[in-house]
Amino acid sequence: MPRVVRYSGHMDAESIPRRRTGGRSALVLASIRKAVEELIAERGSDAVTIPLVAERAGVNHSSIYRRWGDVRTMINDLATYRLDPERSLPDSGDLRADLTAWAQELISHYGKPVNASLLRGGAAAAGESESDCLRDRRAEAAAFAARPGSNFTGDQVIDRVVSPIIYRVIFLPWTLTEVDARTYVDVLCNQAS
Amino acid sequence: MPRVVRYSGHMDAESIPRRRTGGRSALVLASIRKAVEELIAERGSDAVTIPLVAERAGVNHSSIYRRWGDVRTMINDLATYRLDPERSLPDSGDLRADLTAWAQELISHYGKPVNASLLRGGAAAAGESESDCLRDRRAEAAAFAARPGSNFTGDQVIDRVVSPIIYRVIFLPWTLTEVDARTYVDVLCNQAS
DNA sequence: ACTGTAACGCACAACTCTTGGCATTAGCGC
DNA sequence: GCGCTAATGCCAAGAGTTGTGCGTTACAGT
Repeated sequence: MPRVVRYSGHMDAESIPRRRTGGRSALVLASIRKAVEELIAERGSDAVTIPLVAERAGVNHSSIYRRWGDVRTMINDLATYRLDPERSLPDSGDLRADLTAWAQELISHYGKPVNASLLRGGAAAAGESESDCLRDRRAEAAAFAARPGSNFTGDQVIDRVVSPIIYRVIFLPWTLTEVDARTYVDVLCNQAS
Repeated sequence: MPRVVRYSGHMDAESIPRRRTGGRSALVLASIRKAVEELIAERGSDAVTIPLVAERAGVNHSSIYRRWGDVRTMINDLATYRLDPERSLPDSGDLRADLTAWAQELISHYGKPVNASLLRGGAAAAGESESDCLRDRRAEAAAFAARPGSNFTGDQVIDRVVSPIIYRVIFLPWTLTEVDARTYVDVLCNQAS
């Protein structure tokens, strides 16, 4: 049972204890992040242990334990490259082009080993509540389906575009470079109904 | 670096050393499988460790280490052989009907919570080698694509039929009853090319 | 610059997982 | 049955992990 201190590493004005976010602390955080991403890319998330990260980052392992408590929490917190839910979606007026751009964004995002690894971790923890790590993706899919000129539903965006990408990210990540976002979007938009 | 003995628990005629697949060994395998499935369902695949499985299964932990070498391999192996790879695929002569029946088989298989949990565990352990728990599913998809009258590839079967099912099993299991295998197969078979 | 204390490094301790040797049990082919 | 040996159990050593107390460093606010 780790006594987690859990903080995210960025300014948080309303927190009671004044965090130290610059100087050495920032350097430590940066080198830890770098080490984690390298290790995940090199050997997979299974091989990421706190002593290993600490050694590569040139940081004492106890600092890491005190910050996050365990590997899982650390990786989840460090995945700051996760897609910002507040980012703006492509909106050029051309629905098909926008969808394609969005799909390509997903591919390049989950193409990074860190994000893929995080997704696998999310998959392991999924299945019980609506609130999984792909919830925002589904909301975005629904937003596209609601645009004028759409002849598909949000569910269909998931089935035809998102799920093949996610499947490959999880099970066949090395084939991700081969997939063509346009093909998936075409299948979606060219349907009869 | 585990010295893996990796075997699947069913007969393999051309292997040099004659495996023992019945009696006590079968019982041990069965109780290990039961323990793993229970633990994954109860606490998620992260919490599954070999000593834990051994204790619950009433089996010595060294037996597990000798069989699989590590947790990852064990979960992948158990998840892989949950659906018998030797079972016969639908073959009525009507390719579209056969595909639909196959897809429905997948839905009903992964619709069971035990199998869904195992799949999530397999997802967490996947991503590094060609040999994940859905390998056999891909082989089956390729077999369908190779039949006469097919106008699709194995990859397309994965993208259009398998991946939407797997996505829902992992992330949205409660929507699995709504999905219609026929729709997926229609999308696959009605494509222009 | 000065102060309070968050964050860090170090050392050590406890714990869990991993591996291998050796003896015993029991499946499979004859 | 009988023999061969795969497979398991038991135990103990070792490797790697997680966790904690304490002194030191240095950020942040004044």
